[in-house]
Amino acid sequence: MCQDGRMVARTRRAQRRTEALSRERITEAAVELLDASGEGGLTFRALSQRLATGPGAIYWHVANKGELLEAATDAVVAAALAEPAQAAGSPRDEIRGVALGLFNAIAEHPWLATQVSLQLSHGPTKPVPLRIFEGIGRHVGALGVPEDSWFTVASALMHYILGSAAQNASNARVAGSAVDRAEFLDAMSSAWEELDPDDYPFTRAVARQAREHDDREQFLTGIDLILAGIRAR
Amino acid sequence: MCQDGRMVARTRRAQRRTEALSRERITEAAVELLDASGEGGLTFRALSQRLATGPGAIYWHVANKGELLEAATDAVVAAALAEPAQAAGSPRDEIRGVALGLFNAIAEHPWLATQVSLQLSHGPTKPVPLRIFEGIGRHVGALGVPEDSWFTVASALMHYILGSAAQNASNARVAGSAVDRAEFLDAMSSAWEELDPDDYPFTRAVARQAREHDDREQFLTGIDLILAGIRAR
DNA sequence: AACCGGTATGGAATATTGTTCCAATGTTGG
DNA sequence: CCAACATTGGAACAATATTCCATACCGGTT
Repeated sequence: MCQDGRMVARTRRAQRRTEALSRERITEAAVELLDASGEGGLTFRALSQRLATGPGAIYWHVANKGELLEAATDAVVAAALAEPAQAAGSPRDEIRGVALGLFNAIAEHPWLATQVSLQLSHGPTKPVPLRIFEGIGRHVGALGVPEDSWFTVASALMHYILGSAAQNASNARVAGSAVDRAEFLDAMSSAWEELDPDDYPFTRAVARQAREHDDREQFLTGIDLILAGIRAR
Repeated sequence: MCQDGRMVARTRRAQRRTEALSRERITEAAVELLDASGEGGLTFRALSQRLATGPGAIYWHVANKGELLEAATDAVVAAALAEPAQAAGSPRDEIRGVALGLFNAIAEHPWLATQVSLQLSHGPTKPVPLRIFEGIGRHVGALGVPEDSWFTVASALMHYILGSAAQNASNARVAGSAVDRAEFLDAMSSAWEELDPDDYPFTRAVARQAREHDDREQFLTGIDLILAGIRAR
């Protein structure tokens, strides 16, 4: 029976940190960690270390890891949507602005895409989906859409935007530089071309287009497609 | 020095299972577990127990948990897309068929939405995105779209469908019955109505529409919107 | 029949996480 | 100055994915 269990001796007490901990400082550090080390890089231990404290101190400000991710995602998304605040262009441009803001944010923070998708699937009252929905919705009125279609139209736009965002994450993750990106597209296109012709005729057929497409451009084209559909009502 | 370490005695060897393990049996069990206990219910422990074996045996057939999730997702998606195989309707109906197949699959397996989004963000060569892309793309030719737009159009449709899918997960998760669903929508709508009027004017304005909307209908309307946009070219 | 290499199994051990607990400290107001 | 309270940080805990390895089964070859 060698169980000593806790060997007691609640020891030390390094002098306290000078700058107080706060939810803001914590989420800030979390974002930095995510940017630097990717999705799996955010652990309470690494975070503790970076903030020169222990896990317990963090839990005083944040309920759990989910809330931490939520806060980090919200911070980045909020910043991305705030930026332009452009003095009113056409509603089309405004919507494209929101979409591009998100697109760029994901390009800089590849972990964002996964997170946003997750938040979205966690319910429509979470801050992140709300922000995006509102950011888009604000301009659909000006688009000339009849009021009883607002909800449907804004939802459609948001779903498209977030769906695209999720996909383009994979590009962003891999393709830091332009060269990497070319390689990535090449690998993807080649993979598509080697699919079974019976099972994947279409995908094979467009493999070449895929190799040469530009993410951003295609993304915006999609939005125009939806806007055109709205107009065609 | 009480370290005994491994107390040895590699003991027992219960007689082997009768029906052999296989990747199929494993993913099948994984799907059952996910359906029964939700996303967090799938652990190697639980899986081992259900299959009456140890974790090691599972790892012989599956590289890691990610691959397991991937396989489970792929199995369900494949089944969902195979079902109809309807004797050719209009291309519009075909595309709606693919979309609805996914929609229904998610309704039955709430964990699917998150998984599909994840796969999507893991790259365009993963089986699940491929299946969906192909399922949709096959019909865009018949839609009268010029060939050099195939990739863009199919991508737009897919992104919309998967974006919607992710969102509707939250509904599916909560709203098992019709009553639950009504409650859920009510809670959401109320939450929206209590938002800050300055920050969320639009969302507040459509809260009532949101309370009464029908997921499936709205989903299909969105698709029609995109199809209309395509036609308007 | 006895052996043998590769395939498969399953249970114990390990490493790494999220999370809880609590003694110790600062801080604030009486 | 002292007592309540807010905050800290480090150790302990529980749960997990994953690795390791001794074993068993199975096909063919001598």
